[in-house]
Amino acid sequence: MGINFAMGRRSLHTPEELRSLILASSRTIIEKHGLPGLSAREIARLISYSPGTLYNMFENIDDVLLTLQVEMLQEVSDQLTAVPKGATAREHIDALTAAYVDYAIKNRHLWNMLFAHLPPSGATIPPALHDHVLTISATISGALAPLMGQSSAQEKDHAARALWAGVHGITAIAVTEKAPVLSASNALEYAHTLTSTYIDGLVARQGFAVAAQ
Amino acid sequence: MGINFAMGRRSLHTPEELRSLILASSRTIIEKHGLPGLSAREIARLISYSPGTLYNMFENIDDVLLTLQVEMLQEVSDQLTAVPKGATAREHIDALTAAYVDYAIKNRHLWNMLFAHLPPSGATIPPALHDHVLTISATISGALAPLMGQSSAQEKDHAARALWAGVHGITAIAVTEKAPVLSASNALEYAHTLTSTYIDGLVARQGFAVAAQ
DNA sequence: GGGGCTAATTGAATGTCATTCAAAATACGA
DNA sequence: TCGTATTTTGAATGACATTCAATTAGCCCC
Repeated sequence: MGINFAMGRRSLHTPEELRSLILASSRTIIEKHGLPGLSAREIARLISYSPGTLYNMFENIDDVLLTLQVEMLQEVSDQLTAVPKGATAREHIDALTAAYVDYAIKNRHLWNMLFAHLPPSGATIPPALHDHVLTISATISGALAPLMGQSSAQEKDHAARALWAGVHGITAIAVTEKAPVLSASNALEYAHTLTSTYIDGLVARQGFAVAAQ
Repeated sequence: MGINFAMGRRSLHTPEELRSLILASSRTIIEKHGLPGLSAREIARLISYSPGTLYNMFENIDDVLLTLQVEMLQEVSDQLTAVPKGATAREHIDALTAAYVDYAIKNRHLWNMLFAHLPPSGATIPPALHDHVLTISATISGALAPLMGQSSAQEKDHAARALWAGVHGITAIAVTEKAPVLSASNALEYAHTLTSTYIDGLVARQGFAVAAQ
């Protein structure tokens, strides 16, 4: 019987291939010309299909964007979990930070799209998106935990998320070029300042707590 | 002779009034319906002029947005410099953080627009925008300085910017609702965790440095 | 090998958008 | 009252998202 392999007018691509094609060209367009460069017509041009074809695979352009967001967060999540632990907790955090900042800067426009594009205020955010965010957060928390031996899991998570959001802020400002003194070229430096000082603070507290026992 | 007061078809508004009207209605629209809700036609509707009128006062819609960005950063800068010093450096930083987070959350959509809207890659960013960013950065630096007595001005500025960008990251994530666990309702809590731990780190280093002398 | 079935693909149609600019409207000075 | 300088208009252009009836091509069965 054969797999139901492209029954339409052209058999160039399976539906899954087409989906990937659309996502890939959207990425290309956004990374090259920013979010404003993206249009259904432009995507269609790039993959040599008509604009209407898009709407067989995706609800609308927003749907494409949301899918890209999940894809990106998946990638970041994967890259962070793939980071080796390193000798010390500080090194581990440094490596995680570097991976995060690096991804954001290498995918400047796409990354910015993730935060530029607020979902319309009734829209359902894909659970996968939140899942990936939670995984990222858990990874940071795991790296920070050794420095917070006495704290509860909640405190560790809270501390990890505060730090992670902080690092995110540095990348956000670098990527959007809003501060002349904080750019892609020195973002990692700033991130290191933030994380190392923050860790010093955690360690100092830990010390006090130990001393107080 | 009389001031050149509205010579056109209607004498309802001076050019300056018209400019303010356009900016004010743009703010209203963005805050109510987000950036996608903004259109030249919608602004025109709101101020009861024709769309063409916009283009007498502003180059284009991007120009309106850039102007709003400068306006906002001016406001934030003003509010931060107006924050009273407080008894301790920690309290001062807390107050600054609260003001910053508060502004961002109260002007959610507008604030997000500031970072959503990357200028096209040849555009000249208004110097006023960077000026305000520098003022904000200097304010934080001033508040942090007492905790870093021995450091150079450059080190103080660097440390201040890292922390400020960090606080910004927390507001950014809260405002964009990308992390389910970090929302507008607890952003300030996270910000406090970040700043207080960071300050602990600075103080600890300071202590070591003193001890090493 | 051919006819029908089914699903993929199209592209024209609708309505919206930013932006331009020649024409119209109007206040003021003379 | 007229002419002039200026503001304001709104129709025109071209691009956009999205829809959907019509078209096309692969597959199955004969």
